Order: sequence, then structure tokens, then C-alpha cells
Amino acid sequence: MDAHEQAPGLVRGEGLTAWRQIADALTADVVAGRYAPGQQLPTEAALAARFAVNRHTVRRALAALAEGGLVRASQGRGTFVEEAPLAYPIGPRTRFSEIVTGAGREAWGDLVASVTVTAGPDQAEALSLPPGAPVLELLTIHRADGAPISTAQTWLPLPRFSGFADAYAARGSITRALAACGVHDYTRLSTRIRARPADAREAERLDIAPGRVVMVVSSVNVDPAGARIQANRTLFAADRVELVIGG
Amino acid sequence: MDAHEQAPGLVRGEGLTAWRQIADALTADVVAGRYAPGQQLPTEAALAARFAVNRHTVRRALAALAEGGLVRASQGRGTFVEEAPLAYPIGPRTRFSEIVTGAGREAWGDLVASVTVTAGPDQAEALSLPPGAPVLELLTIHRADGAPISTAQTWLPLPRFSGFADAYAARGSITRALAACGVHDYTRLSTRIRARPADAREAERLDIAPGRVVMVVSSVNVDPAGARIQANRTLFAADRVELVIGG
DNA sequence: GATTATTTGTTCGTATGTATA
DNA sequence: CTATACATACGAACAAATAAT
Repeated sequence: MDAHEQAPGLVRGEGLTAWRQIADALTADVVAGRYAPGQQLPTEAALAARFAVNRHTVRRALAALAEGGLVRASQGRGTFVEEAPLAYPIGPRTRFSEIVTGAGREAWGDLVASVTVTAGPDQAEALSLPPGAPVLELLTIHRADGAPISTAQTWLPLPRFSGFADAYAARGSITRALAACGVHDYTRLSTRIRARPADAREAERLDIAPGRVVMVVSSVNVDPAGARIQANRTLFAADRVELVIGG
Repeated sequence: MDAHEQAPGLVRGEGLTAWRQIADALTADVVAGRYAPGQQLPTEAALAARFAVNRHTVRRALAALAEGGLVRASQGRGTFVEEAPLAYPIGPRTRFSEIVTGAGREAWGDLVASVTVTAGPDQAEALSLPPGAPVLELLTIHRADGAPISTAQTWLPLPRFSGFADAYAARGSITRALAACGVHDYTRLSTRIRARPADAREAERLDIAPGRVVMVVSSVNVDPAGARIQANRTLFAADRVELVIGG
């Protein structure tokens, strides 16, 4: 067979290589939703047959899609459309519940545990408290339509927020629980972002496999008077969430 | 031996457990610099001897330090003081060279490769170009005191920035290379942050082990007139860099 | 490449003090 | 006061990862 024979449906021209056209066609399929997020693409062999090209040519096209993060190939399993991550805006007025409901999903935060502890060095500095001051520590899991998006440790100074845990458990939202404690507005003072593999406990809370990557967002919130009311360490499953700044 | 015999240097009292006092002592050692960042702590056995407690008790204390991110234990190697990550502020006027020189280190960017390609869907959208428009793609590695901090793919529209690759190679800085192309100021329009394990090529460029976590920062820069001049996808080694917003 | 020593990680068991019902 | 649960601490042995020989 002539290696330069025209494949059906593919045109010839400058820069219009076969793999590029196949990549464009598959990209169009994905963005049009003909292959749903998480769904497996046809096998390379099947795609090669569909476009009447060698499997190598399909592989070159799939490599281009994978490079752009549109699909992910998994040896022995297949090639899958990447799930669109939840865009999570981070700014001075970040509120989980608004972000999730704004995405058309239902937001709820589960209170896993709450304890009174003495502030560690990090929390003391974040909250401008003397080392060893008592703080309320909450462990929460935040869900969108029931699926865990993030899990957070939250520290609040005592005794000001001694009623916070009950308020949070009843209302499922930091914003609403703070309002119940008399804080009707708050803004984010600072945000620090790191990333690392999840340990077993964190993975269980986020319903991911241990070792999958989490983004660790440490933040401090202040009330309108500028008082530091809350320090957070929030973990996001990196394959489900994309942090967005500005734009 | 009486399990309740008083260990030397440890006192007794409410809430003053042995492991807590050991954790406090080791924390003080670390923050005072008696164990330098990156340095190996004494072995668990040695610490147990120093504090005259069982190794379990030392392990409980070290677990508390590791929880706070102050140290990191590595099986078979030892326990090490965590290096303070480079704080990398992200904002409308983010400039690598200023961040690094502001931290008292020397900044330089190496141009690894530059090619002319047709814009993929992501780049076309980021730069407001029609799909298939020609763009200049650069692959760069950014170093602080010679150590790689990040590696980036950068896309610029052609033909406006046809001289950019040479300018960058000569100047080692995006800011200075843009100035050479007549862009004397620019601001960041949007930033998106994800995280995942590094593949082999990325790991080599960042001088980390494959599979270690990288933060992927996708950004778009605009000139003072609001024109989109540059799309970036920058990879940071997650254990060397902390992204900072606000504060 | 195989061996050995070192070091952290895990899992038993035992005992005691403390808080709670 | 007792019973129970929990946290603390010690002892021993082995597994697993690493580094050096």
C-alpha cells in the first residue's frame, strides 16, 4: 500500500498533517461532549480503523491531546477523557458555598470533629495569639452534590467562638456559622498554596486513593475590624479542583 | 524499671506529657537553627537516649513535628528538618526575577528550546487567537542561585514576538525580553493552579525524582493596552515552592 | 549485582494514670 | 466506689527502605 495514499476524510495541504486533523477531530468530539468526561475513548486500534490510518498516527494525535490535558492514557486500560475540574476561585471574598452553588451544585459541609487544643506555632502566628492559647479546632469535609471537594482543619480563637462548632454542624457552612457567632462579614487576609501526596486519612476523607495529589491551601480570615478570626488548612483533591486567581 | 520514674529534664504536671515536652524541645532546637534546614536530626534511638525515654515516646513527638511540617521522616534514611520553601507571590504583577532577587538570590532563565507551532485550543483561547494561528513556543527553566525553581512553556503570538526567543536567551528574563520587544509593562490577567505528579521529562528539568508533585500554574499576561501577549504553563517543584496570594 | 549495616515503620504485649459513666 | 474507656509509656521483635561496602 502506498504510504502517501489519501486517507478518507483527511485532506492534504501545508501543515495539515493527518495526526493534526485527527487530533482536531477528536478534540471537537470531546469538547462537543460526544465523549463524556471520564468516558473511555475508542481503543487506538478502533480509532485507526475509523480514520483509516496506522495506529501510530492515532497515537501521535492522542499524544497531542494528552499534552493539552484533554485526555489521559492508562496502559492496559485505555484512554479516558479528563474530568473537567471544578474551578475554585481564590480571592479576598472566597466562600465555598457560593462557589459551589454558583456552579449549580449543592454545597454542604460536614463537621467531622471539633476539639479544644492549645494553638501550635503556626496557628498562634496566623491568629496573632500567644503560643499555647486555647483555640477551637474543627475538622470538616465540604461536598458538592454529596461528592467531597475539600477537607479542612479550621482554628478559631476561644472563648470568642466557643459556640462555633454547634453552629457549623447545624448550618453546614462557615459563612452561616460565623454569622451565628455575630460575624456578618469576613475577608481573606492571606493564602498560601502547596501540594503533596495525600496520606491515608486525608485520602479517606476526600474519597481518593492514598498517594494521590492534594493541594494544601492555608489561609487566614479577618473580620471587618481586621481581627483575625479564623485560620484554615484546606485540602483539595488535585484531580477534581483547579484553583483560579483573578480572571 | 519503674515506668513512672522521672526522666531527666522532663517535668511532671497537668498536660505536660513526656512526648509533648520532647516535641517542644525539638521544635525549639529547629526554630533556633540548632538543626539547620535540610539537616538530619539525630536518630530516634539517639533522641530516646538523650531524653531517657523509649523510642515510642520520641516517635510520638516526631509525629507531632511532622504533622506541623517542621520535619519529614524518611524510612531508611532518617528524619530531616524541612527546607523553608521559596515563597512565590502570585498577583497581577508577578515577576520571577523580582521574586528571586527579592529573596536575595540570583535569578536566571535558561532557554531550552523554541519552536514555531500552530496554537492549540488552550493557547488560542488564552491569547484570543483564531485556532491554528502561528505562535512562538518557548521551553524555559528558571533558576535561583543555579537551582531550578520552575520550568515553563510560554506561548507568544507571531509575528509580533518573532524576536523574542533570541532576546530571552540573551537576557534570561521574560520581563527584559519583553522590554526588548517593545513591551515595557505587563500584568497578569488570570492564573489557574493545578497539581499532579511530574513525568520523567519534567522531573529532569526540575532536577527532582519522577513522580514528585509539581504545581502547574497556567497564566495569561496582557500589555498595558489589554492585549494578550503571553500564555504560560509553569511547573513548580511542590516541595521547593509555596505559592502565596495576598498577605 | 549482592550483602550488610543503619534507620524508620509496624505490630505485638504489658503496665499505669486519668477521665467518664 | 466501681467499671470502662482512653491516653501515655516501656519493651521486644520484625518489616521495609536506604546507603555503603
